[in-house]
Amino acid sequence: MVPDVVALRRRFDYLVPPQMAGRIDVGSEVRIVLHGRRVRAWVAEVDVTPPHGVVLRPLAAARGVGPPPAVLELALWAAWRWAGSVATFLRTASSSTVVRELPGPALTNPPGGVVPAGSAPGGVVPAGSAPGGVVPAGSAPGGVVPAGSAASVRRTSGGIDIAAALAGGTTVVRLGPAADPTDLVMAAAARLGHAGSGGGVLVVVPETRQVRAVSARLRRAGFPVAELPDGWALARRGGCVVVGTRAAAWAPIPAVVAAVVLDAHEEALVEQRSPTWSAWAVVAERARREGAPCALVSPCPSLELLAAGRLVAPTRAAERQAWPPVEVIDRRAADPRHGLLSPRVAELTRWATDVAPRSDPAAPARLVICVVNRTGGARLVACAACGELARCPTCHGSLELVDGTAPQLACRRCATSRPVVCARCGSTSTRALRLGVTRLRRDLQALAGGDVAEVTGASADDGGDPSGGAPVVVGTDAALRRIGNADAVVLLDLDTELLAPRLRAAEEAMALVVRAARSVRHSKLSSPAGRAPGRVVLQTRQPSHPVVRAAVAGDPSLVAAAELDVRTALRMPPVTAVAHLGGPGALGYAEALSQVAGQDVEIDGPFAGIWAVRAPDVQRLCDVLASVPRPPERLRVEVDPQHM
DNA sequence: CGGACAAGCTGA
DNA sequence: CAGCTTGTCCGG
Repeated sequence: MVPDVVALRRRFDYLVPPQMAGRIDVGSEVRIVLHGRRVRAWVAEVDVTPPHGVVLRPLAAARGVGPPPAVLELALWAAWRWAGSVATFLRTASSSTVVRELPGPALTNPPGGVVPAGSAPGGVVPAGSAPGGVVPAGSAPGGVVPAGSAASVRRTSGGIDIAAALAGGTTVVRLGPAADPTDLVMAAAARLGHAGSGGGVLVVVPETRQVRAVSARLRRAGFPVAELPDGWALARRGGCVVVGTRAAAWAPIPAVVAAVVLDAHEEALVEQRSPTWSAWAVVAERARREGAPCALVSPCPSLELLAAGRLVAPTRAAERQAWPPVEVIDRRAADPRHGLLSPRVAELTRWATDVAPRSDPAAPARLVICVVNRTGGARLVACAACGELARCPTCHGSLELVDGTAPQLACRRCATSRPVVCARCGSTSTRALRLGVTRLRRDLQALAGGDVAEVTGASADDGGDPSGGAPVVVGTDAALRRIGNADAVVLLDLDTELLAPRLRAAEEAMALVVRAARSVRHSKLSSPAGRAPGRVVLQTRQPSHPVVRAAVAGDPSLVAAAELDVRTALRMPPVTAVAHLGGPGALGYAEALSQVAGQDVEIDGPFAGIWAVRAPDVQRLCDVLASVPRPPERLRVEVDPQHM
């Protein structure tokens, strides 16, 4: 048994009472009495020989159906790979409600749904729907499915050879931001026909709204679909395509016959809480164990992804076509008084505002989205008289200028605020240095002269258009995830992203550019006649930065090449493998590690209470971490840390 | 983790 | 010394 006790990394043997015998198998959920209390546990093994001299207790109860044996094995691997407890992975892999028995085969086919035999239907993308766009879930299955393509090499809309992408093993499929991966998903789904009744196809996406969109398309094409987490029991029975977010990497499919991860570069696929597992890495390992093909799809694969499989990329011309036009505003020559709102930004927003609905009711509404990844007013404020920065007297952090009935200087950390008075010279006039979305909205409104909407992660998300029909939107990254079909997306302050003091800053900035590219109208989609394709506008003082060059060229390999040089020079992942240790137990654990580690494993620290363990590769790193018993104090181990 | 049990502390 | 808190141990 694996008890559902995170801090307890041991397994225990129990007797199966005869009346439970039929319901107990590897993966089953049971209840056991452990040290005087009843806890949930999973069956890790049956027919074991207990250690000598141990008196076995009987199982307290058979609770329900658990993850299939393959997932239990996967959880044991993941516990090694991310230095976590098996129980946390099995919790993720288990149903949130008790499943007493699985649905019968009769329930698996949706009304009118039939698994297409042999080949997948081609081109099922409804014209005009943007990739990642929301398709209403549960729409009628009567939709027209175009006839399958008879071409000898089937390609996705982005020009990928689908057979090569699903030929076996792990592939990293690079597709431009506007390219639609639906054909690839359909081809993977068609492998359902190749499997026995327990076979299932796994599709993992970063966001819930993509789950609804992808599963709706699969249903329209006639495939039986289980959406996680609700469709757990259906997924457990097999014979369907399972679609879900990060946790779906642990979908209870008895046997995976094909797997696809969309937007595999997205950070949402990495669990932030310890153990910090990555969904694409779990899916790839799972497919590898079962001999199933696994396609990791991304417009901008990270170095870690590129190291995970062989690259399948379209021709240069095809990939370029799936990138929007990218315009660079070089801020080096800019008038500093303009701040982030350069003359070009003013021009774009005025252009969007200019189409007054009353002047021509038939004129299409224009939309320009300005993005800066900071909320609030001015996040950094200086005294206009003496230049002193406004800082918190308690924590010395920067104070933010917030507009209310009366303007105040507020500290985000201490949640305190004080009047707008310079601590050095007493002046009450300020200069805003680092503007947030709220303040930019006000400034843009004055500049553009029209309606400007503010959209951040905190804005209400009812699935509708959060711009409220405004021609100009200013917002954070969240605006890009919610609004599409824009004429232009302006990344006002790309330099903050490019220069962020993080190892993956360039890759994260590239991911932001990809989201911007997804939010503009693509020329290939059915845009109204006479309308130019939308563009991405990058404001930067580093026009020759690899991210900027890659965006302009529509060639993300430029970022990968530059990043690989940096990682090699710094001996950072994926050239090496790193784990961070934190918490009160980290010191003792780090010391114990240095006792057993050889020359090839370095332990540095502490830096801000965190130790870094570096090994030549993941295998060696995880073996070393697993070889040292965990200290009794709390210890957080983060293998493959996202931020360093 | 969290229950069991022992040892330690307090006040009448 | 009952009644309570705090600490340590360990699970089949």
